Order: sequence, then C-alpha cells, then structure tokens
Amino acid sequence: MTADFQLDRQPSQARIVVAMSGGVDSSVVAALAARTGAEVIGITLQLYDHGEAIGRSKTCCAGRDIYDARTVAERLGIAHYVFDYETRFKGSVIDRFADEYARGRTPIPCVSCNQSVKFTDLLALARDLGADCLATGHYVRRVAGPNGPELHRAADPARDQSYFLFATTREQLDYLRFPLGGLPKPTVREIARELGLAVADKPDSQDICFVPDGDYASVVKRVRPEAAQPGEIVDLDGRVLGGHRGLIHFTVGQRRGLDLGGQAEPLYVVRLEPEARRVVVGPKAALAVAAARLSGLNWLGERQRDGLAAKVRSMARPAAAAFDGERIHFEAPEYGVAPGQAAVLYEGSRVLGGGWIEETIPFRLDSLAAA
RNA sequence: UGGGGCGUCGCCAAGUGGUAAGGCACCGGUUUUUGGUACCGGCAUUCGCAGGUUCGAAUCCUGCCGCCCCAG
Repeated sequence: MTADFQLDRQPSQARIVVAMSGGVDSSVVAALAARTGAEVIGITLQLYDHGEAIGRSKTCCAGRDIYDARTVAERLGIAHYVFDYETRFKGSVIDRFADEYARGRTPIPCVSCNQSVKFTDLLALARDLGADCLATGHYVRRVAGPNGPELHRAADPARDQSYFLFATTREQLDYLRFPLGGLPKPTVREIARELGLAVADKPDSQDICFVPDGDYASVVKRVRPEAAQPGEIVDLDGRVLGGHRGLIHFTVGQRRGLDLGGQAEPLYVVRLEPEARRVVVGPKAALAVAAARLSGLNWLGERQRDGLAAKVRSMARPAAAAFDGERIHFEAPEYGVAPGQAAVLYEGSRVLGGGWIEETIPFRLDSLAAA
C-alpha cells in the first residue's frame, strides 16, 4: 500500500516532515512517507508532562509516547527529533482551556492545539527545515479542487476528525498532508502490524491528552482556582434546587452529576452563569436550540448560505442548516449546543469552514422562562 | 398532649392480606482524539420501632417514636 503525498516534485527529491505522536496513526504516516522514497523527518513534540500532574517521574505517559515515536523512527530508518513545546502548549492550549471554563464556556483543546502548536509552530518549523509538506495522522482528506486543495471528511465516517480541523487556514492546508484520510482504521493497524511496528496494537488515545485520568476539573483548578467556587443550581424560574462544587464540572447539555433527585424527568444544564456562579437547569425541551451566533469564522471554501450541513460536535451527524453571515440556523432543533464549542459547516463531504459558538438561540422562546 | 393525617431505597412515589412498580439521583459498562449526549446493566430479602392475629402482613390489631394540619 502506498499513499499519495501530493508532492510537486519527484519523491526522491522531496523532504517530508511527519508529526509523530507516538501512536499508531502517525507512525503509519511516517512509514507511508518513507515508502515514497522521500527524505522523511519525524518530529515529536513534548507538550505536557503527566509526571508533574500526578506527582510522578518524567518517565510515564508523555515520555512513553516519545519513546515509542523514536522506536518507530529507528525501525523505519528515518530521522527523528523531539522538541520541547511545553511552554507554548501551556500558553496556547492549557491556559486557554482553563480560561474558557472559568468563563462558563466549554472549550475544545484539540482545535486550539491544531490551530496553534501544530499548524502554526510545528508547521513553521517544517518550513524552516525545508520540507515540502507537513504530514499528520489526522483522519481527514485533502482533495485537489479547481480552486486549490479542499478539506474533506475522512472516508471512514466513524473516524472522521474534520470537526477538529475547521480552523485550518487555506495557507496551512496548502502545506499539510493527511495520508490516512482515505483509510479505515483497521487497515492502518494492519499496515503497522505488517511493518512490525511496536505500536500496532497500542490503544487509541481518547479524552484530553494533557489530562491524565479524565479529571480535567483538577487541571483547570490548578490554573484557575477561582473556577472551582461552589454555587447554586437553579431552575428556569430561578428557584434554587441545590448546590454545586464549581462551574468547571458542568457544560450545557449535561445531565449527570447534578445530584438532583426527586424529579419527574431528568434535568439538564441549560446554561452557565459565571458571574453569579449559577448552573441553570431545565428539562430536555429547554435544550432545543434553533440557531447559534458564531465568531472567529474560518472559510476554507466559498462563503455559502444555504444548503449547508453543520456539526455542533465531533461525532454528530451533520444537520441541515443555513448561515446568515452571523448565525447558523438549524432546520431541526439541536441539543446540547454549548458556547465555546465549534459549529463546522459542510457541503457534502467538504469542510467549508466554521466558527466558535458564542451564544445560542432557544428553539421556542415561549417555552422558556424570560431570561 | 382535643381532633385529623402521615411515616415504603438518597429524593418523589405505587402497593390496603399472598410474598416490595416506576421516575429522579447514584454506580458500572458500551460509544467517543473535546465537553457532553444516548444506550445497556446494577441499585430496599425489606416497608418508623416493638409486640400480636394469620398458613402467609408493607398491607389487620395494640403500644411506642417522629412529622404535618386543624383546634385551643
């Protein structure tokens, strides 16, 4: 199996930088790159240190991934460098993550990371190294179109990561390559196995990479202690139903963890009020959203208003929508739409762009208490 | 200390002689390269306490304890 790296020159003349995380996917990308005959440079970024977080030595977790990446590079006979990006990562991803939670929003650290550390810093580094492109293990497709490269969803819909890449600029996309976008995950593992890569059966990463055990609240707490102040849980009419241990534990659409018993139907977080430190809850119907105002729009394709499909979370099925230049309007109500998350706009499999959700408009104003 | 009502899982609550529904919450799992959602599973050998009647009681009787309402 060979992959097309969409190079402008003969592979033997080309240089490819591969972002190697130490996982199966990017390891296979490195392998595929090496097969083209190009000069391949693997780069692994040290972004965080779990040892610091859980009070252990530097040898676990992140250290393990770096070791795995190096082992793969050695096996493939390619160059491999490790760069310490901890400071940048903390500033661009972790601090921002904590700030967003402190503001009562729900961040997507993976998008921040792609935007900054990976597609800005690492990409610049690859250019400095004289590489023809930067290849990553994202499951997304770069398709040559009449007006330049287009970003498309992965062939395997269960694996698609296009949601996390909506903020990629045209300039970045021009330089990036995603050789796994057309492959099903099992095939990728198969390739790794055939090549005898030690990471072939390494479990998929999940959850937030810099949060050791899923306890992201403690990470936020360390950076923004004030975000862990207790407060009240109130219903749509302002009646106090209970208390909470800090806004950082909640996000719009969340059901579990409210600890409010004795209800006829489940209650969900409808919105967060950081100033009052209040969590406002209501029935599922109160979660229905008709539209969302977006900021920080990024367009990879032509600006378009109608015939769009929008995803409000990574694994959602795209929903029919229209964009009026400021707000995305959903044909059918969307649920669990949280400020701080992204709305990504598609036309078929192509990513046209997207933006950050600033504010949501309820599906039926009359069914909600006046704010 | 006159009258009436009530006391079933953390919360709400069905069940009035035949061997403890359901909802919420909680816990676990599945799904998932963000948060979350959804789905699946678990969750009172026991009905305020103590006696009694009965083959058999949360359901009937007696006493006690606690709470609520009305009246004084």
